[in-house]
Amino acid sequence: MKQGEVRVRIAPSPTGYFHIGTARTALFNYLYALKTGGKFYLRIEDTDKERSEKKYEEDILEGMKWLGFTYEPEVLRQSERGEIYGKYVRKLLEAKKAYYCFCSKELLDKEREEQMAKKMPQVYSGRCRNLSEGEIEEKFAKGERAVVRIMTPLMEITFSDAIRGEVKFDTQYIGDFAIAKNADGKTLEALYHLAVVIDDYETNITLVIRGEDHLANTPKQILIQEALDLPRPEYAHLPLILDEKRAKLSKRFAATALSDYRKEGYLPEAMRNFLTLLGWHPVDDKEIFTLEEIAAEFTLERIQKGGAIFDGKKLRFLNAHYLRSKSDVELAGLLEIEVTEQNCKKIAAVKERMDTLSQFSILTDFFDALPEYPAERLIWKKSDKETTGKNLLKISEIFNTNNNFSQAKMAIETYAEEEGRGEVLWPLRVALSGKEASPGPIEIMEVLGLAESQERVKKALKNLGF
RNA sequence: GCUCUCAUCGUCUAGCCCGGUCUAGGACGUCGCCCUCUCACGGCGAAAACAGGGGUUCGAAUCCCCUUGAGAGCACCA
Repeated sequence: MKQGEVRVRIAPSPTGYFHIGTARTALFNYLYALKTGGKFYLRIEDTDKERSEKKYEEDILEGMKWLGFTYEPEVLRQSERGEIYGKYVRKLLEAKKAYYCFCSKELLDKEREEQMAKKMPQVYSGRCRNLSEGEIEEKFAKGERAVVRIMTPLMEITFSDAIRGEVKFDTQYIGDFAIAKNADGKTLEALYHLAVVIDDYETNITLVIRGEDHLANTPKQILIQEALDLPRPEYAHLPLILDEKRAKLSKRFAATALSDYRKEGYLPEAMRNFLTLLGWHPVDDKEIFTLEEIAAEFTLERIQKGGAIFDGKKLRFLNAHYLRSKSDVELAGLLEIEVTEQNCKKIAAVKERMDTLSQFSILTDFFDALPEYPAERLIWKKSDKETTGKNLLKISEIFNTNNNFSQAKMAIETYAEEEGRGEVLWPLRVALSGKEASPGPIEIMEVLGLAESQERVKKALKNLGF
């Protein structure tokens, strides 16, 4: 490792779809790597075999790609590193810095309840600390399984967090926590804290940027580092993303999955911009920026300490903004529709009216099929049935006598100026769209073509009784 | 319950470290006006916050303490 080289990582566990909070943690890590010229790693934390699933891992990979976060090609999977973890656990066991514990889950639960009742901190009693070699052998021989606990010395652990400053923990409130499970004397399965420490060490991670929910985990991981005589990385704990009730956004809710936003038609640039603003702010009042612009200015110091409520309205605003900045051809690609002249005209007509891609079909449905609508809708608020009919008749006549679009357009515009724009344009627009709200009539005509437009105007006249 | 963390408009936040320039700035949202055939876009404008109480100081959103509130962690999950 080069001296002073920055190495950060994102370490999601594939026990659910790529969470919006994980995406933001990834973003801040990525931003930091970009800013410092450091390396960004992805690590899959799938030590929990029961809950980890391949489809979730794939979702995470896809999400990273969608967001445009590139990472180093070496992706660690904890499920493949059991032997390495075992080596370290054994080292701890041999050094008497960790021990086997055979306490049953029931016993542990009971102890915890008692401690709770007595208003005591919930920590393991240390009962199995002094089990003799013989006793341990015997239990294993009988087929008993154990967990491995680290022997926690009584001390104060102080670490400096890049966002929160100095944080202190007293280890008496931590106790001997488990670092491995299912030990039968020969094999064992490493648990989260151990795996994290080992992996961060072996990949030379220099700065751990993660969610605030890990703040209280940090002293435990430091304890493992010290027992193993490993260097301590720096830490930066990000505030959490909250729901409207100010509780942590949970994976249990579908709307927290990044892929849901992608499916709904949000753009990655909008998502990145939004997630950045959720806890970080530049020096000036600028709020819309590219990844490169943010990275250039990004500093951990400007990260907010308090949790931020996820504001879907602002996300929509940002998305609408980015949607409008796209060209018609780009949008056709995003919408996965053919780049035809027709489609581009449709896109141009509704572009500034949609805030997610998924609205496109709703906004443009009337092009393909004129919806049923009440005849009264054709009458402008300041007008009446007679005038409306007269104007529609005139438009129909214009369609008959002009066989190219620009001629027809000019004739209609001239007529509208003479008769009053609302008197002409409103009924025409409703005749063409059937809707209260839609793009302008000329825009619609352009997509529909003269023949179809004439059809729809005739239909309107019929509905009105002309 | 124990431990830790946090606290400016409804929401995201600027300002706080280095007290006065803060009658507290911006953005989303809301409301109004303009533009306008409708909706949207765009433009202009309005309402809207320093959690409370004590200090320190000539002076506090900014520094200190307490209270209150909120959140997270306390697994043989990650």
